[in-house]
Amino acid sequence: MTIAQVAQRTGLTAHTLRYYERAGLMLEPPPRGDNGHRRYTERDADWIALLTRLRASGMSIAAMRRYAELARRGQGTYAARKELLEAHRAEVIAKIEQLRSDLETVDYKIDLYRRRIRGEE
Amino acid sequence: MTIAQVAQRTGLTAHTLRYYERAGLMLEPPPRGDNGHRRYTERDADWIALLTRLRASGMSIAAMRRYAELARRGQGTYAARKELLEAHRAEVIAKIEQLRSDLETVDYKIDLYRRRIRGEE
DNA sequence: ACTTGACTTAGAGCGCGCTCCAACTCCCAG
DNA sequence: CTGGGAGTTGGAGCGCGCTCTAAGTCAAGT
Repeated sequence: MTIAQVAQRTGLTAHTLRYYERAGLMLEPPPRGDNGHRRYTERDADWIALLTRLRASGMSIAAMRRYAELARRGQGTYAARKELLEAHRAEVIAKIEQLRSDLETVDYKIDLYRRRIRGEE
Repeated sequence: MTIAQVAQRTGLTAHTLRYYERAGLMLEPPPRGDNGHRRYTERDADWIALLTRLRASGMSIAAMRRYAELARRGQGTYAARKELLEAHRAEVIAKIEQLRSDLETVDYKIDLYRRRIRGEE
């Protein structure tokens, strides 16, 4: 797969894919074709897809790099990887709770305006 | 109230409070005491508390400025303010949904590691 | 032979939201 | 009179995550 195809598939830009590689997020730098262009494997694409989910859920580039480093070190790091993801999981859940709580304030305010528009206050 | 007291109460720093003011987020610049120091009113503190909730739920500074501008223009802008908050509300809900969905991937991965650690794969 | 287009690199630039610095004023306690 | 502490200002700086630019290579199409 070319960089453009992976970009298409993952929703990232080619720029971002190169940036992620420089940032140490890949399991290994994708091999190059004769012309020096990156040739992504299916596994690369899957890995990047996972990265986009972690990213979308708020994981920092630095944390993803730590995760990638563990993954590169092989099977011995299952427990560490699990812990990293569990820590992230807790953060995501906390964030969801936070959002829900903030949403209540927004809802309250919306309702207030609704009543004011109807002339009740 | 002094800037330090408001900072204390809202969890923001004095730096950030001045920044918010410069950014046009206040209903009106807080009045000054004889020494030129800001004297926040109770209403200011409440407004800032609302800002922090909007901020925490992901509203941008620019959107908060638009909201503040509407609020400054008075009662005629209730509908516009309501619409702004409703748009934000939709974004927050979408974000919560996104997080929930990403969380599934994280959970799946965690479970995978759990099984690998137990030697099932 | 020439153009087009997809890729390569190193490195610069950007938007956001703070965060801090330097230099200053003011007031109060010792 | 001298610190120390809390505030003031304009403006610089920073960390993050991209995002883009410049200059180049290479392959295919006309």
